[in-house]
Amino acid sequence: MEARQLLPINRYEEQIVEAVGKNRVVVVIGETGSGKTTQLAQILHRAGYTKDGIIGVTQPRRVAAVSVARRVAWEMGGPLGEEVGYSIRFEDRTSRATRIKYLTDGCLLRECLFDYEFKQYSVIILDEAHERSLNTDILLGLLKRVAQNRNPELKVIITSATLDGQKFSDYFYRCPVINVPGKLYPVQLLYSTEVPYSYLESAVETAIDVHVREPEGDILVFLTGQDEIEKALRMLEEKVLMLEEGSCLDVIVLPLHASLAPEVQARVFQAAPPNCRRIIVATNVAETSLTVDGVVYVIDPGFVKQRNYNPTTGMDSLSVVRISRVQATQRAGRAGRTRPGKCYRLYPISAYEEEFLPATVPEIQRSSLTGAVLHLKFLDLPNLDILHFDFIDPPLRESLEDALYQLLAIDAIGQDGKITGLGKHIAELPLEPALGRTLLAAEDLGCLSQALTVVAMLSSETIFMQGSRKGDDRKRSREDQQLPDGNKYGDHVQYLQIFELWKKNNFDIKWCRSNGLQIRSMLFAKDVRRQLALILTRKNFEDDDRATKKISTARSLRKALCQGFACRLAQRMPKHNGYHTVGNKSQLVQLHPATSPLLVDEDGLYPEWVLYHELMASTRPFLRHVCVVEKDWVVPILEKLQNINVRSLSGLSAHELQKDQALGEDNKVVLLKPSDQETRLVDVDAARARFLARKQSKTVKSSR
DNA sequence: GAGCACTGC
Repeated sequence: MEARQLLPINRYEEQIVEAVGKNRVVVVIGETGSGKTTQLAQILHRAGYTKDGIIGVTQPRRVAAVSVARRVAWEMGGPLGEEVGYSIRFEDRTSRATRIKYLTDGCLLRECLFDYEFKQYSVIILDEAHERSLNTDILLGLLKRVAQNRNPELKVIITSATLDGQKFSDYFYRCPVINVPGKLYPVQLLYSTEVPYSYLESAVETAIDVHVREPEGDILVFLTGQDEIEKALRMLEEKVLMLEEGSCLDVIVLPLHASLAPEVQARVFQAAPPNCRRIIVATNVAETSLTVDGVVYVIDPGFVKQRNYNPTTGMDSLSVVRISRVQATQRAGRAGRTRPGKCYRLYPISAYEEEFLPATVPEIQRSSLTGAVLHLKFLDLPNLDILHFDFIDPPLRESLEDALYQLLAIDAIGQDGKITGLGKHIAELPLEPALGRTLLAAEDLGCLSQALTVVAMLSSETIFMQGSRKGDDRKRSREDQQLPDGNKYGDHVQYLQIFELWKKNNFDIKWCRSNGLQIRSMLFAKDVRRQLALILTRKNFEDDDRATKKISTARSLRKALCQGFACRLAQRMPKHNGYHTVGNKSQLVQLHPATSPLLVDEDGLYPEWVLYHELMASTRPFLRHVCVVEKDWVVPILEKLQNINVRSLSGLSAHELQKDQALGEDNKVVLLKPSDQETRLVDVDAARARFLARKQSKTVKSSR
């Protein structure tokens, strides 16, 4: 009770209740520490909004939904799951008594498939809308329609942490905006005078400098990826050893990124021992998802690794790009949570003002929209024209067309643009449409059990621990050796075999550990599989134990995958280059473990001309640098490429590429992975030399 | 000589 009174938002209770009473949509801007996430729902609950419906509060992340629900249940003095509950994938802790429900935005989106007017809700609060997740953006569009036409009783509240409130207000016909001040301490911004030659080195030097000169308080360094973090850790440790003993505080250097094992991550949440300073080197997780306490100094090189989707090729790319001004502000704010702090920006203020984008490009403008479009089609909204749907930031037209095209290719929509029966079935599955289509095809082909396993494994992040990746026999660790390799049928069959083997070992966690498998990912895959099996068959498929080494199963599996990825195959088959004559789509199989597709022929080989077209298609608009996987056939392809500056990328990390003058703003790096064998960056020049040498020796031999 | 930021159904 006491805690509640202290929160800034409670001083605005009357104003909020009044605004919500008079308007269908209200925007609430509340900085960190304002209490909006825990208090808004309670305020409206007290104002009587839970009498004829429930209050739904969306969160972009599962952990947030759970922890906030727990907190609010405690504040309201009841057990979790009754008056206050939460709902996330795999876990629904709500009951008939629930009046306030915290849920992930993805969960609300899924609910609306079956209740597109949000009838059970009297209020929907879209929290953290400034993060602009794909799901939030779609919900914004849907809620705008619903609040306007269908359900005038529904109240919608959008909350945002930045001054982006005006944009949301404008979108909702200039609805009122309520500003709630936060509880952040001032953060002093310090800019570099020039762009550093290497932001990594500069970050390390700055960290040491701060450590030596500044009073106690932890240091948070933002870098772009695991690789960089590890490099920085090594450099930091070296430099720390060189410091004179007793001249300054002790120091602990810690990494923080999402693929770290949970127990390693946990170290970041333990406070530093007395007389000791922590230097935490983190990716973007520390910007939004995880809050590290005790940070007083932030070092911000101004870069982030961002995923981009290219609708003309259907390919994803990851690239290191400048952060936006909003992100820079967010990062700096991390220094002012416990007391006044400092943020060292490793770029000049002129760069910040002139070169940084004001806000991050929203996810909806850099992802595949296949799933989103199918979702909207499923709702069967009257007068819905996808190409003119009222998004707050409309995606590229190409991206929408790409989505429609792909849906057409997997028979999810018909020529008339309407969703088909198959499409409805696909939409009900919590998967990207290609994988959903694969499952339905597998059902027909009699390999559903196997496909369920493969799809579940594909939905999980990589199952291999760092450093123990499969495929490379030369350096496969001893424990690893027992793991199946897919019998040359590629990753999918390998995943299947590994899962089956795990099952034979009674899903033993220790078995995963001793085989170098990520326990988290394996358990997740098992959960996903169970869920999918329930949706598809209302049966638990765990007992189905068909032989998986049979070639026929492998064949039908690949056929099923083919059906699912037909879109991408078809899409990137130009009509008059002879490509179509190579075979119908069942002869080409997509074998990539992640979502980016690559093509493989019947023998699991990757035809040169396919790669050629891949590269041409993907690079035409913007690429000058290409990362390739080492394969002998790469070299002749590279030689054929024109207007592409292929150079050695071996051993260069992202930041080194970035500092290289040749890699300008419009350059992107694409990592191609044929996925059946080794995956790595390659020194193109060396590969070329090796290839030519081998070719020469071969011709010599054959001529003898 | 070896990776892939971060979410979510």
